[in-house]
Amino acid sequence: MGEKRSSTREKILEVALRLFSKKGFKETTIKDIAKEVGITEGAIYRHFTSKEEIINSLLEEITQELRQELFESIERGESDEERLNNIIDTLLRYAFTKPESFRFLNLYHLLKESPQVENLPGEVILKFLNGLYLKGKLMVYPEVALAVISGTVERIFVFREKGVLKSYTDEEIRNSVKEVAQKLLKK
Amino acid sequence: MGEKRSSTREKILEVALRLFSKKGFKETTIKDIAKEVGITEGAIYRHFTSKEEIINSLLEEITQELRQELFESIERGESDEERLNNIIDTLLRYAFTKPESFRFLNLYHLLKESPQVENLPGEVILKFLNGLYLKGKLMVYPEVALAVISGTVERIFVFREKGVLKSYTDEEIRNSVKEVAQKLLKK
Amino acid sequence: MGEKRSSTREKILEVALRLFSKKGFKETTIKDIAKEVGITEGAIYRHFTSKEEIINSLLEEITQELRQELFESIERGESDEERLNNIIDTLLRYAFTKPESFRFLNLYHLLKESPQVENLPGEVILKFLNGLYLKGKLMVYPEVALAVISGTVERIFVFREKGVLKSYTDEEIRNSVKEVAQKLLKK
Amino acid sequence: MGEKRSSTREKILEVALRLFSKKGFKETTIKDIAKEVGITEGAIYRHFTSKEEIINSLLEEITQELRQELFESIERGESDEERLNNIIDTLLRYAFTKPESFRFLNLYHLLKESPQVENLPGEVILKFLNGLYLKGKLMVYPEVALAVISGTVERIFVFREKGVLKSYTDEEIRNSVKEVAQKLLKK
DNA sequence: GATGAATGAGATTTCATTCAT
DNA sequence: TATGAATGAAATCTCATTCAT
Repeated sequence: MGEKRSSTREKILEVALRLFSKKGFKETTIKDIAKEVGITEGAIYRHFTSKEEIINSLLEEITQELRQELFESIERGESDEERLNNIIDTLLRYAFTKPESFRFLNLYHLLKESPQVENLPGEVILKFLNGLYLKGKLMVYPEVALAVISGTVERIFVFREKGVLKSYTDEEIRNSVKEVAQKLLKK
Repeated sequence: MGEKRSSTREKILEVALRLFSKKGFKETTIKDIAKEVGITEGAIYRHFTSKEEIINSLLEEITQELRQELFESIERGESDEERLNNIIDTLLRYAFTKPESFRFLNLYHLLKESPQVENLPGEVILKFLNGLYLKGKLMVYPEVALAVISGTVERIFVFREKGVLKSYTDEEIRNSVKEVAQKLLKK
Repeated sequence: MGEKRSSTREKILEVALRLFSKKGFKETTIKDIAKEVGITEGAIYRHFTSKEEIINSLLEEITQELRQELFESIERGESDEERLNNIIDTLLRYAFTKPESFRFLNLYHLLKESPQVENLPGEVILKFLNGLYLKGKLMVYPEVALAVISGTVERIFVFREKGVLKSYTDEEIRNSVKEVAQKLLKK
Repeated sequence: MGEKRSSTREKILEVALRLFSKKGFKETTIKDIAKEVGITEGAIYRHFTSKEEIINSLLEEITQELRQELFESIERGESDEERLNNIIDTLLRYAFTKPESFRFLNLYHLLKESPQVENLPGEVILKFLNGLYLKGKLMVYPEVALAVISGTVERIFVFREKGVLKSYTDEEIRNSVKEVAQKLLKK
């Protein structure tokens, strides 16, 4: 999502992501998107069959991207402690560097009944947590641990956007959250 | 919010809360509300000047209610550990018994730029956490602790609604979360 | 229209006149009127069967009042010159002292296809002008003379309300118009 | 305003002018306009952002047109007498050949607090009258003279539409009014 | 007479989507 | 591919009028 998009299709997704995450799905109109892309409404429908399809494309793209980053960050870890830290690190870095994508995910999952996409990022984390649980290394049920991790990250993101955390550096925030996360592990 | 509402105004609020929390603000129309209340659209406007006013009334009512419960639960605690547990308990019980109100709050704060109401429930908790922090009893920054608490509770709520937590009893869930929360305290 | 109105009916007419002349017919709602009178919408319908009836009552009342004043002012005159001056004087005094009534008449006649009332004030003037014309004392056709008189008075009223005439006293204005009117007479 | 309009935008203005001048602003709905143009309501909004914008476009167009004609008719005159006659002639010809435009102006200025347009036609006339007044050639204050001229023309227009003047030809009417107007000049 | 809730019709406006060019 | 006009459905809100109390 970071690279320059070349084709019109990519530009539409780029603009749509920005607008959806800023204003919401209903509040963002096809015309809004078209105008910012520099084309007309009708042209959008050359690239997507409906507004819903734009949303779903974004969901898929972002989901896949975050999933992949999480997967790799877990792979990279050499101990469970490190893997857990890597998860927190990845989530928060993603939220801080790609706030639009992160907000999109939050919006989508809060508003839509059931996501039109499989293999959510959370599942990657849950798989890791299930492993820990079976090894007896997790202080709480894996689903609860996932709630702690993903809920905390989401709320940290929101607080940071609202300026609630402006006294702390991003590094301090990340370390703080990691410290909490480590408490989920049994020693 | 639990008792039967008598007047039309109360019925409108009751129905609106249910629909807003199920479908979202934009997706819920005045006609939807009117139909469920059993009156016509125009009649709604005898009780509220706009859809926005319905939303704000609900926000105020729910905010005030949860705030009050939190406040009392903290007052009731005889030690910091107990107070923290009481907060978790109150939040989760509220979420589980008044899911519509709880979801309304989440929706509202994710979708609206700035809430049209003061004294958010979170502030009550933050005040308590700030106290702990000054006493050197908090493991992380108070705002981070708040993110952990409120984020976790919100995610627990969502998971539970989706059936992710159906293997566990509500009591098990609450105890699990309390256990995590206690880790925020320095011994 | 000047005296204190006692009954509710009179109060309704009084308020309606003020609001209609300030905001127009469509723009003034039954609720607006009721609120200023100090009763509720439903109560209005005890006194009038419809909004239209309020308008027609006012039209009749005002028409009759102005007609009567014009009639008497003509009767009072001892020469045609004086009678003509009396007409101008009456029209302008009426417009200046009862601007709401005067504006109501203008609004009504511009907006409604055909007035729901007979014996317009203009007819009293026209009868006088016809008399002059038959005596060969009128410089132009009587209908044209009526247009000059009533059109000028109306425009003077509008200009005065807009502040265009604020450099002149009401007396100066009246004398000016009389001077013009006298030119309609052949010497 | 006379030529055939080609584009939809022009057709909307044309129809709107006719309906507004016949029924008034509030009484004419977007649906009415759309129906006569032969499109749907929504289509109107591709050409104008609001009903108000249609009204303002018409006001601007008509104001500018009449202003221009007045300006040129004054320029054309070779004496003050001729210039004054030209003004009357222009106003009455405009009113008689473009009754919808003329009625629109009257309606607009009676109903709207302050016009959303500058350089009203009356200002062109007033400037001329001010010149006469400074030269000592005007029998009355220039604003009063303007009231006589514009009020008379407006009322002549209304009377003619109502059939009150049907015994006279348009030429007779124009000459009659010119004769009256000349009396405003000092000899 | 009065209240005030409710109706029902209609007004303005919005917008995803289609379609002729 | 792209344009941009148009559709058609729906949403919010308004308001004269009615009616049970």
